Amino acid sequence: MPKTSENPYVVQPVMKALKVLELVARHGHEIALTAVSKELRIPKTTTFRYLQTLSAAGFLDHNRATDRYTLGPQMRSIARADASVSKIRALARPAMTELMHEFNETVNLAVKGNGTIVYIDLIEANRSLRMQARIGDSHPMHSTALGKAILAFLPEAERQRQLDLPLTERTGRTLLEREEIERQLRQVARTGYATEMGENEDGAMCIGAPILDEHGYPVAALSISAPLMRMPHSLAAKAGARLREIAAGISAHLGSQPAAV
Amino acid sequence: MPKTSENPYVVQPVMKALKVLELVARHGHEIALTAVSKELRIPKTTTFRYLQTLSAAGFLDHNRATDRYTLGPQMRSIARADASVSKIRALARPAMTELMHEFNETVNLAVKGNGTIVYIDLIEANRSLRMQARIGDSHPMHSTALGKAILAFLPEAERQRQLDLPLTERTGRTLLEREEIERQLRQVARTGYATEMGENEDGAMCIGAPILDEHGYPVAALSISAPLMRMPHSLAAKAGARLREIAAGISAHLGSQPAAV
DNA sequence: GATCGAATTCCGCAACACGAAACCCTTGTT
DNA sequence: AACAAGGGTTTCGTGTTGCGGAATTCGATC
Repeated sequence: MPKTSENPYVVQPVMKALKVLELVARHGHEIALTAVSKELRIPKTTTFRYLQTLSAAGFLDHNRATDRYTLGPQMRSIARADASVSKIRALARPAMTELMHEFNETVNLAVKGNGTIVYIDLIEANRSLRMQARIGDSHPMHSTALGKAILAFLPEAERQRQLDLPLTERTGRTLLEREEIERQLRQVARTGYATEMGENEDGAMCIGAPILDEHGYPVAALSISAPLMRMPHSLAAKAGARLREIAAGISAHLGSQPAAV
Repeated sequence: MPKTSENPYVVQPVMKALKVLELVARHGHEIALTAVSKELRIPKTTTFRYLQTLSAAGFLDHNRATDRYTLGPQMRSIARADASVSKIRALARPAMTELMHEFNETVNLAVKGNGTIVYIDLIEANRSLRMQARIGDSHPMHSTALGKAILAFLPEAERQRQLDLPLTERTGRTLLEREEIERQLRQVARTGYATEMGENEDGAMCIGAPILDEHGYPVAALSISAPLMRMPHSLAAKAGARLREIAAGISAHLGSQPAAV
């Protein structure tokens, strides 16, 4: 292959396999090895290997009966996850701006990752003190208000699995006792919002409320973070109530029943 | 890498690149090279190459400002296309069954591919004569009623580009003259359905009507195919009218305005 | 301006992806 | 029922090219 003066860092097997993936995906329905091979002018053996690899990774689906390939679950799942995140971000943005103005503190939006939370949006209060998170950052579940809000609304089995993982100590105040954490989570489930005081970052605190999807599953959480000194108990309670209210509004837009908690 | 006794046909670079793709996609927002590298335990250089390749293919998006990666347009586009095809198939199925019973002939559903049409569903009449298409097959646009129905409703520029491609001769009756084809397409645009007589397969004919999306773009077409001998002109006209009606109904479900034709 | 972390680039090596051909199915044909 | 044909799998020897450590550049931050 002459390989045009393209990016020298392109790994050819990967590139060609992606072409195969694209062809199969765009085909609209099952397609056979030979057809892919002919269409892309890639030798049968090589095409075969790519189709196997793509199927093994779940990006394609291999129908053993007809020996043909279709788009796999992995692609659909990723697409769904992405659409869901985009939707949450779009829904949350106006409410976040509102919250930021109301309390003049930074407002964060995070989704549940695998054992962590990932910040997908944040609106900073333009006060002098710099805050901690950046979009794309991951933080542990158990040391953040965002994570605790999510943990409290997770199905029992998944919450247990989550807490079985080693709990990292972020600061001297990070909760590490299983009992203590579970007690707090029950509290969070009752009040509808979570609080964290210097457990993730020294001198900083955070209040978070969960965003639930149509199955009542906590897919994301909304939070307000501030220096400890600027957030007395009374204000924190007020912020918690507002967050719970606003998060519930977003949940409703995702199809969640505002029903029993 | 120990490589468990997995499928021996798995191409490692491809597999590892897919893992990178998945990680970035599921992350929910921009993620940097080093983070991916650490998370997946793949050396920085290699990870870099995969990220470059995935971005070059459009599966990821490289934000040059922050030097971070997100899900790219290719993934979203594929997902959208897939969802659209699934939707069309689901919407069309009941109508297809109905049509099949009404005329006791095979009913076909195809989407527009790149220069071809691809059968995505068909319901066979259980008559003795075997029909020609199978799900997943591609046929030329200009020699099928399905393709002509789509061509007639394509934006002018794209139709011209389409007809500039070499036109394959499927049978002695296949239309090859540009003038003749364009005359027929204008006719199709007026009547709302296309007819093909032995132009794609000797002894077989087909009648097709386009399915339009919310932009009025012909994404698919519905057709009835039969042996030439079984479909006299009068019946064909009746079938054309029914197809037009049913296809319009499906188009309406896709958000197409039933307005001007 | 100095320092640090992160992203690129370089380079030599050998792992491993490649593809021709052989093999083995299943499907349709006479 | 045997045969042919087409498509999928497997084998195997070759040399391409992907790999990753280390050096370098880039761009923040103090």
